[in-house]
Amino acid sequence: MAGTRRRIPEATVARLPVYLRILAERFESGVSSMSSEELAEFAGLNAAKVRKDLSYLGSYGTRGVGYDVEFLVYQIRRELGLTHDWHVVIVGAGNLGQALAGYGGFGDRGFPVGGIVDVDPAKIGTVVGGVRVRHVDELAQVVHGRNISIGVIATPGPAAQEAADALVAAGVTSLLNFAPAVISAPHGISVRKVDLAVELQILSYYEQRRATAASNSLRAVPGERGRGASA
Amino acid sequence: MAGTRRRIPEATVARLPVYLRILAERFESGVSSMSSEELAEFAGLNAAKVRKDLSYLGSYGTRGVGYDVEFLVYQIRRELGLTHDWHVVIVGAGNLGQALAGYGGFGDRGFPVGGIVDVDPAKIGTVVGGVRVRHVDELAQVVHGRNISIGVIATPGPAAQEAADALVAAGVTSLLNFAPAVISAPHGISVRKVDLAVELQILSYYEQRRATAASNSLRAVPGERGRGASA
DNA sequence: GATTGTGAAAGCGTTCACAGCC
DNA sequence: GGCTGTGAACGCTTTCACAATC
Repeated sequence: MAGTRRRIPEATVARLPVYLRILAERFESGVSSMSSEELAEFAGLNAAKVRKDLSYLGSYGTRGVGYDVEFLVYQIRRELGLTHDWHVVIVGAGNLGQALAGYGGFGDRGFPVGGIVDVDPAKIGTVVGGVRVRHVDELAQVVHGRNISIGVIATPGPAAQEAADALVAAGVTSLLNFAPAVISAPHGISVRKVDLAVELQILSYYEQRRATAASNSLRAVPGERGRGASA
Repeated sequence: MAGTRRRIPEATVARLPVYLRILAERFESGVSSMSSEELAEFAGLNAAKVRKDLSYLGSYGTRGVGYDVEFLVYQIRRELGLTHDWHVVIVGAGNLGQALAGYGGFGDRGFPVGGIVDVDPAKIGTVVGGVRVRHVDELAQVVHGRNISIGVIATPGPAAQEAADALVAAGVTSLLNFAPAVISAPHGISVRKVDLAVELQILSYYEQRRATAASNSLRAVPGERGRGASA
């Protein structure tokens, strides 16, 4: 009971955290009920999409009324597996790794840093974001000690695949890759990638496009958007 | 001439930076020609997708041979508007802003930090990543002084919309939002969002799913993947 | 009267498969 | 013979529109 949910589309899974943040915030503000229309407004989406997304969780709304905020928060948390904290281990204690560990955003949102490892002897033993850097050879120990299933790759690009392999060997089953490199992992391991430079390059494309469009004619810029917009 | 390209699908635009990084790296390694098959291998994609993506740039391949690496690097750079550096301005000099400024990844990849601003008087004047923090009231000056069109939002969530408004008012036309909040911007402004916690929550979903699937039955876990995989 | 939940339609993006070219 | 470029098929996602329900 409860575990045998029907599969939720990936696009929907990616939006659930957004709904969760909004609903939790509104609940803190004393709001107890919201319609798909309101939620859509806050999320920068349209109401139909919100309703379809929420319908994958079950029929938790009330027609004519809307959704109970507290109940929905609970349901989304449960569906996302956020009923407990998930410790993460960071591989790479360079600029990026230090930045990620130092930035409190992980722990605050239920993903405390359970360990940081590096290969550089000069970094071993230093403390970053309150956590002592250990040698990458101790990765399996760190992973088992804290029961960690999520690894964060914050190495330089060329070392990323090695880091991924080490994480998988240590027993991690999800990878969040910040290194500028494509990594491969065995089937069954979840991999997600965040590349700051790629995001900027995408923005550059639209900037460049705007610029050439403007210099080629005096007509208005055609309707484009990186993602999300309105006002 | 050259500006009137046909529109490139967003999904393709998001992959061009990946091809570019791989091609540039292979070129450095002395490789002068690559097939769609090889490029796909490096990018963790399939050859058909690579060919379709590249076909939006023009017919730059040679049948029976492949693509000229140097030429393709040049074409992708040009299409993405990476023929010159784009200075960015960071709003928010807290943990996240400092981390982003300190992490050299922006400047290295053609997006030097042209300024950082904050509202907190205690932070004004401090130097982060080699750049002096200025007051947010000087935003327009910073933007015009360096001819900046990309703004990076690194404020706490509640201040993100205000930051976006200030950036747009100062003349910025692209926004990269790291704050955990949905922001809205006038039509014609490109907005992209990176939320570290959201990425982790998505991984959490698949972890949780794996866990309940395993405890509910002894059958193998059905084929799921966060994104990318193989090997 | 208001708002959900959902089939059906429309729109995008991916993959196939092969003609066209080197 | 090998590899690109692309129309056509497929599948996933979004949007529409309305019956069901409070």
